[in-house]
Amino acid sequence: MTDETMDADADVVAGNPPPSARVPLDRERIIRAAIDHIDTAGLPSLTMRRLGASLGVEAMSLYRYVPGREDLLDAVVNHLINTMYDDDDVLDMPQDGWQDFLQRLAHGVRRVALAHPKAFPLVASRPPEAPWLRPPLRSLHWVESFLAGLSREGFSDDAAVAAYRGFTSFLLGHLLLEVSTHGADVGPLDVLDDGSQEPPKLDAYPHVAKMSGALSEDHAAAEFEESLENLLDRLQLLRLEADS
Amino acid sequence: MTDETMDADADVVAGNPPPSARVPLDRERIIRAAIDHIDTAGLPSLTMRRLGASLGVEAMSLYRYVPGREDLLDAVVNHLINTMYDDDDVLDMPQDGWQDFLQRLAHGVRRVALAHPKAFPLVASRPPEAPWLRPPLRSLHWVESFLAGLSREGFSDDAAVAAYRGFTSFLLGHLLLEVSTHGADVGPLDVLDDGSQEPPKLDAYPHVAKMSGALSEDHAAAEFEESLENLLDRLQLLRLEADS
DNA sequence: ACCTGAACACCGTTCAAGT
DNA sequence: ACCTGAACACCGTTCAAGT
Repeated sequence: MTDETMDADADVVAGNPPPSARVPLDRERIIRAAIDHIDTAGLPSLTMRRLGASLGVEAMSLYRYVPGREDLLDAVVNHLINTMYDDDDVLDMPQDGWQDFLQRLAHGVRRVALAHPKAFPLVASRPPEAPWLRPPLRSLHWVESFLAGLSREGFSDDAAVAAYRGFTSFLLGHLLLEVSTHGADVGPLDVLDDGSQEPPKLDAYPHVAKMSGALSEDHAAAEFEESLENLLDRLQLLRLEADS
Repeated sequence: MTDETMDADADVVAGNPPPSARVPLDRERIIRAAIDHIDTAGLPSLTMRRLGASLGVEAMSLYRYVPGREDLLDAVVNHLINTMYDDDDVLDMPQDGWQDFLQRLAHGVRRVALAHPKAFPLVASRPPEAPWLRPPLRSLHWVESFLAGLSREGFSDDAAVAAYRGFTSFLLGHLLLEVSTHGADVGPLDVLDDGSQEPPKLDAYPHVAKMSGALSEDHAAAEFEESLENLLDRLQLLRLEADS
């Protein structure tokens, strides 16, 4: 046992990569780095070359673990949605009724969206694998959970599917808009923000001008809650209807 | 419908500018060509160089009329929304009550979305100029129309603004999902579609499998109508409430 | 086994130069 | 006045070659 190997062991114990033999890349680490990069620098700035650099590696190395940039973005979307596996507030099946079940699911998705405002539009806009895999619930796992849960709770097949449609378009509309105000796409990074955001001239738009105060208030959380309640009320009616 | 090699001859036959003195480019023509390109080839394939080529010109010429690619995409979004100026079914102010007014507006936006399924996601995902310019109603003109119309029909300022929020997130959720099934983003063009779309294995997802029939049915139009009715009912309640 | 250098085809954009 | 050639910096991706 040489001094060299002991040093390496110490690094390993500390969880750091040994300097002599760098810890190899892996898919998971690449995907996480991609999400980090999008969160901080925005999607348009995510480049294979820059992503490689942030991992201390040349861009070409990434292709050993990821087929290409498009597939990487798909993987990012999957990863974000699968984040909800680790969310103890999101259940895999109803425990206190389907309303509670859907409420937990909705808030779980919202938490992901708010945690990654710059990445969430990807979840909304990537072309789905199947036409019925509707964003933002675009994982077979969660769709299965949704349908199984509602079936168990007395929804007919048609009602469960209709509920799935309503639920997804509710989530997509609300969260995309909520997130787009919090931190948008950020195309080319805008510099020299001298404090004044330079709003458009409102002279020709008197109502917009008069209501600009109300328009700027942020009631996103309350609106989400309220619309969700309304949706659940509608689904309740659906549940009671006979199959068509 | 455009055969590039024939363009010059076609122009002559149509009595358009003679080939010797080519008609100069203009912003409008560039934007239209961009929309055409996106409609037929998808957004990712829209390139300054290709767009130039489709107009019989080198890419650099475009910069005389458009500051850059990002601004061009903004202009495309504007153009699409302004399309509704020419839609006689969309009114600039209420004539048969606010419900009819909003219904016409909603259907107008839906018509634009369905006419340009590959471009509509742009309307949804471009960062808005102001946080209260919510997609897909992202033009001051239409927001002013919306608020003025509802004011005239007895909505308080707060109620009109709340209605605006509900209306936009309804439109965004529904139309984005409807459009995404009709013709999605189309990242890298997929070739060799040998007929089988290769659906994911559903063995582990029994409910998805059992309901795959119902999941594949397209009730988009009916759902849009129904959700819109429900939204209008909610807005009706809003209209009757006192200002908070 | 894992990473890289060099190369290819393609981007957006600028600018001096052509007509 | 309008367009282009040439150039720059930067992409994604491949592959033979290095260690």
